[in-house]
Amino acid sequence: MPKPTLVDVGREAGVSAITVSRALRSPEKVSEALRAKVEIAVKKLGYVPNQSASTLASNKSSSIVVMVPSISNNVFTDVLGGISDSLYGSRFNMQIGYTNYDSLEEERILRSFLNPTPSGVIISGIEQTPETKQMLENAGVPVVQIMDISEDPIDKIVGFSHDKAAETATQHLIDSGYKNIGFMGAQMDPRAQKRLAGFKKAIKANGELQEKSIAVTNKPSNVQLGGTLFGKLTSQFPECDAVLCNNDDLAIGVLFECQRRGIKVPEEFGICGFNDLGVSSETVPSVTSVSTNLREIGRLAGAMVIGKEDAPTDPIVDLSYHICVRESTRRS
Amino acid sequence: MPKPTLVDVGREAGVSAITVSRALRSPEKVSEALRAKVEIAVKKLGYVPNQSASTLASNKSSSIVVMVPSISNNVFTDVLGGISDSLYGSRFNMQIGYTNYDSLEEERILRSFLNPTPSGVIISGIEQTPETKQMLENAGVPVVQIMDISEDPIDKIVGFSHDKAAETATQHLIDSGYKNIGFMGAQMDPRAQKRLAGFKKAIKANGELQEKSIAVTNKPSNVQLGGTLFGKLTSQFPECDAVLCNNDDLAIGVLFECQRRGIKVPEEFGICGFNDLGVSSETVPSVTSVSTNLREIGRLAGAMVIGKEDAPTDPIVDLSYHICVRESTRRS
DNA sequence: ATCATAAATGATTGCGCAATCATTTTGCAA
DNA sequence: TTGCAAAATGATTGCGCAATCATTTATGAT
Repeated sequence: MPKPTLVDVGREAGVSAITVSRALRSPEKVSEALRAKVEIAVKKLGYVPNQSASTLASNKSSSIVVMVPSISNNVFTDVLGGISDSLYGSRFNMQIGYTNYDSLEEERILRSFLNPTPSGVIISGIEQTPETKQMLENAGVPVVQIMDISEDPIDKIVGFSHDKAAETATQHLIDSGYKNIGFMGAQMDPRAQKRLAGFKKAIKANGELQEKSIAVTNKPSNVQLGGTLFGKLTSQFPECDAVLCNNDDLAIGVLFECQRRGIKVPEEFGICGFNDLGVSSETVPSVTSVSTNLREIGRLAGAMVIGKEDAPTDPIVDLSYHICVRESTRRS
Repeated sequence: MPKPTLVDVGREAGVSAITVSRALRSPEKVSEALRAKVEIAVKKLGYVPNQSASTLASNKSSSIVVMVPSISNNVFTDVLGGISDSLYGSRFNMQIGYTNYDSLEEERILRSFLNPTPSGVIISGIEQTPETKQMLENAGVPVVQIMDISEDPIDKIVGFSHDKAAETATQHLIDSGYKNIGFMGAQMDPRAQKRLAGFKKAIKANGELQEKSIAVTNKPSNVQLGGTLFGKLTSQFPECDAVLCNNDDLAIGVLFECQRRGIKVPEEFGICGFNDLGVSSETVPSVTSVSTNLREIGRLAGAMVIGKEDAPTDPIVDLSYHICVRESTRRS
């Protein structure tokens, strides 16, 4: 038996197809009695709307397109979780695109996701290609950039300043009495570059920046890599006594490497992570990190893109950050 | 300017719309010259196919529906990564549904995702409702169950036996000389229940099972909870000298809690995790875990559902597991 | 009762594409 | 050349729904 359509439901309920459509989409526009009849018919036939037909007829899909660089990065799973929370129970569904940290891939995917026009777009970062920005502006739907902050968003933006966050974190290490602070980064995407810039700024404000104090790689971030980069950093910069890590994965990897080498944290070496991914607070010693409200970024972006009543009215939302000071930098 | 359609491309290229459609969908059926003309016209107009129209006309979408319990569980992000790898570059895209560990929610979501019919379905576990199974059988497309194993899949299945894995892991703890072994579990979904069953079986085979050796909760698994459950377990079962954890998160939480309490691992307490999520190998001491090929499960499921040439021919694929013995259980 | 107005419901049409069947062109053996 | 199959291309139609406009029915003031 073929899947029932609106016509079938209409026949069952003794009304026209378009009336059924209305009863389902805007129940306030039909009479109570009709709605009840339609509801019964829908249940009886097991009717499920055909999204494609609806999208084609209205030229508007009920998808919220979400563009993120990667699925395996905990940072983005947190954000996606927030968006998912926000959309739950609404009539919108998420369509996720993975750009693999590649702007052209992003443009390509987005182009296909924009036909037909979705109900909204959430996109990571502010470094889209000019073509991508143009496409998004022309789409005529809410666009929320996330993870970063800008005075001049495509439409709306929720995030925080990565360079300021890193600058503050670096200053915290300086204030904690560390003298030779290094920076360690993996997956050096534009936001990671900004964190590095913030680090450099803080160091320069307090003395001289040494190139050897920086160890970065474009490989994906993970705990093991933290240990590896620690080895690289301490061999090129032996006097190093603290490190700001681009991500908590690395920070935790550094902690474990210190434990393996018998280096005392925080006495001999200070560690500060980034994003406060949940494990940092549990390690022994616990690891200082920059908490960045990832889930909240997702939640707000979701609310803003579908125009929830509790969404912020300002198109620019700076969620800021705060340094969770823990044992790994508590020297005294 | 409105988005170009096949008709527009056809006009530009001097051919009919249907010919353009063919040139794009099955280029081997049209002449070389035509294909080139169409390609130029497509580029010039920036034509992007309208998925909805295509789906409606052919009554078949190019989506692969993937049903997973949760996005925030690392286990599933690994699996999703594998599926994503497998589908990359193909004409298929992923449509992800989050069931929140609820069979009825799963049924509801799936019902809406099956209209129009997708190109295939990947679904976690084997505990679908009868209605869900019926729907999937009727869909007439490849269905791959993942994460578990069964003699009687809906269509195909890729996974491993959770009870055997847990049984083997428990036996490993026994063989390592631990005498009072506990079990610790969070997010007690059906597969977690099977792991618990495997634990019980191994314990009973070597002596008597004590109810107090089990500490479980339905809360989502995380590192902090590992510490909490360790507290619960050791207070109800003080002679406990080793634990099998339902998930690596918990195992790592236990390790940290032992460090906080000054309990020596593995001498005084043995720890075995599950799923080998990547951090276990890096901690000090490193944590023994049951490696479960999560990414490979996803990769194979993707290959099987779209019928890649490198997909296994057998509909039942048992990927098994292996115990990664590390320092946390290496007593001697 | 009458009429004006609003509310409720219906008929028609087209969204962009692919399935189906029809037609034209090409290739090539006799 | 002729003929005929195969390849290439085209015309028509309908997928299921919602936008638009048309019609019917209910409501309520006079």
